[in-house]
Amino acid sequence: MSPLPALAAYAPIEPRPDRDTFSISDLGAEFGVTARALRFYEDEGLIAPERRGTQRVYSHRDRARLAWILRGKRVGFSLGEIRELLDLYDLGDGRRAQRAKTIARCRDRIALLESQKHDIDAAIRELSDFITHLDPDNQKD
Amino acid sequence: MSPLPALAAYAPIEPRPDRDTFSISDLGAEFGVTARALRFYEDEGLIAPERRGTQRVYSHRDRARLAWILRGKRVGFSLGEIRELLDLYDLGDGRRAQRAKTIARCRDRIALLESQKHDIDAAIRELSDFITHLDPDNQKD
DNA sequence: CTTGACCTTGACGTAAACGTAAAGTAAGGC
DNA sequence: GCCTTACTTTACGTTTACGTCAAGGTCAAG
Repeated sequence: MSPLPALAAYAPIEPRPDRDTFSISDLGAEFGVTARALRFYEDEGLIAPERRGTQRVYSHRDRARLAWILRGKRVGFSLGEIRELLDLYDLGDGRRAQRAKTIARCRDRIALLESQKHDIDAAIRELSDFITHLDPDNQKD
Repeated sequence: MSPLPALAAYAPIEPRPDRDTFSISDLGAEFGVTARALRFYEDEGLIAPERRGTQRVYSHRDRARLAWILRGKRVGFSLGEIRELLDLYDLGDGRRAQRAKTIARCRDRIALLESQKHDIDAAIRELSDFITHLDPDNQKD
């Protein structure tokens, strides 16, 4: 598992009906990642923006994928795992046998996330307890 | 690196009253990590087991610290961040001014964990939605 | 035409978190 | 005394996820 960014701002993806396409720096600015990172994701097969000549042109779908990628990272997935999940999405209209596998893997993923939530809750409890221990009066919740 | 003062363990971890100390492979086996990893954590100043001659002898407190480290990792903290948190714990009996800082950093950490939980919930929702999309009948929850 | 902003592709560098030999030590069993 | 097993250190290797130049293409504004 790779280290998470220090400041993981939780931002639900907002629609952008005002625009049709996005440049690499548009998305970089919006999501707080560098152009280098976006090109890296492309090299790794996570996004595949169109090209106008040589320049990358990102669609709404690309933007949604990026949001998925970044949330996946915040949740602790590696880029490889994120690619797998995205591939599952793209496979959504596949044959029935494939779909069964896909569903199973999704369920596994969900179970893993649930257990991560338990870990997080435990960590929060311990930190809260520790605060109480440090200063029994200065409580906030 | 840091003095590692004696402070009660805060991790709610399975007690082992049957034993007094643990070897490196004991803990490795129990927590599913390699001896290499444990030595690495020591190099990084996360644990500091006693020595009987040259061999490492882990106490219950060391064991609790290890549990903390591993949960921290599962939750996405880097070893550096985990060391900071452990240092906060060890600083618990410090001066009032230090404690205020410690409390503040704990609160920050908690806020970050909460936002991670939001991310996880969002990921779970999307995976569940995707399953529904794949197979509207085969629902489990 | 030139400047500047923005984009491109390599290619090399880096930090984290260990893995993996290689070789030595210390204790217990036969 | 020798073997085995568990432990030790030193040191270089590896993977992931980018950062950081270097060297240049493109296009609108002035």
